[in-house]
Amino acid sequence: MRADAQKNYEKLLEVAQQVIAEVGAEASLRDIARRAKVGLGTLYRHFPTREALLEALLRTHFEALAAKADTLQRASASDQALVAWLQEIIEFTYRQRGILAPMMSAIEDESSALHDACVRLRSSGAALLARAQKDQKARRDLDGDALFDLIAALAWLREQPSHQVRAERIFQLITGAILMEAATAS
Amino acid sequence: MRADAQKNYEKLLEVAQQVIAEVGAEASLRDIARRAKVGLGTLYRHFPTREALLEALLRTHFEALAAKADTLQRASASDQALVAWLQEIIEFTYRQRGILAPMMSAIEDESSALHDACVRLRSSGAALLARAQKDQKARRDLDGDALFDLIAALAWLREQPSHQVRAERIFQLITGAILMEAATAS
DNA sequence: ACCTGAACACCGTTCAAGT
DNA sequence: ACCTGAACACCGTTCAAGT
Repeated sequence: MRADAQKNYEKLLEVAQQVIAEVGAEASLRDIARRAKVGLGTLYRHFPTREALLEALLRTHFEALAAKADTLQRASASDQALVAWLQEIIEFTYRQRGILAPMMSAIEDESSALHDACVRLRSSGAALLARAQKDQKARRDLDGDALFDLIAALAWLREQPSHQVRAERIFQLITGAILMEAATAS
Repeated sequence: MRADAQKNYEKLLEVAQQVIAEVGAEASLRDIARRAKVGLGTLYRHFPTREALLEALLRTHFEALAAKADTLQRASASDQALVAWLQEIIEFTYRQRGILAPMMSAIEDESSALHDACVRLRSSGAALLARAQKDQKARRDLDGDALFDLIAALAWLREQPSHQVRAERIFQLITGAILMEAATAS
């Protein structure tokens, strides 16, 4: 990549990070280009779709979550590992308002730039769930897909202002429904 | 209301019904006015906000849901009444794609045209929940607000194409978490 | 190679001008 | 009273023209 292109790329990511933190993932791409002092076409050259921009922006976060799942898988009791990871991923998506809708479409759309990241998250979750199930700590009638749905629902709720005060309670209700009774006694 | 105004009003509702069924609640207002063969200002005169249009469009549905809750309250076992009503409301919102986001903001925003309808739904749910709790059939650590959150989460999930195949399973998981174990034995 | 911004086809919202 | 549509301030996306 040419030096000027590299600079534009980085400036765009930096500004996009800010703008999306301010107004959410539906932020105006025009506005991002403007604030990065870059032509609109330059933004489209580096990031052909909004999903490509989001993916570049969140790549390190996605990787960190996958790594975290591996660590928990080895370091913690299976039920606690699952719950802790759910908490992590929901906190992450909460910090990236508006990321949930694109993630839910991406998981089905193999051409989406976010597809791979979502699939990786889903399989991290599936692995944690599988271990908890083997330990008799989680219901066996769930799979990684169902877990992903539940995460998405919790994460979407978390985005809703009216839900804030009940976030913790609802999280426990759902995780309680995933885990088996015996797990709470440990 | 003048005869021509009345006619425009009805034509707008009719067209809006169609367009929203096709593309969801975020449909272009411009497009609705165009297809109703009415000036854009006329749409704004009759429906000053998108929420006002949605409210007019869904008023009868909202009332039917409240009435259904009353019927179930009297006619069915408390746990079955609650589950049946949850199913109804989720089916309803599913038919009105995109209605969930405005409903979730409306419940907190007293100035929203959808506010009253949402509050009414929430209290219908709260009444059903209260009876089930009195019968020892539902967890006592939930209230109408929490139930509304859970309904919203389920209804939002239902809008997601990737979730379709698991809709029934996740619905049962959540309702199972609301109801107490004894209830499933009845 | 890469950048730029005008151009196009859309929005939501307001409001002067018409009947 | 009510209706109309132009006007304004925005979008996303593409692409000819520039360096």
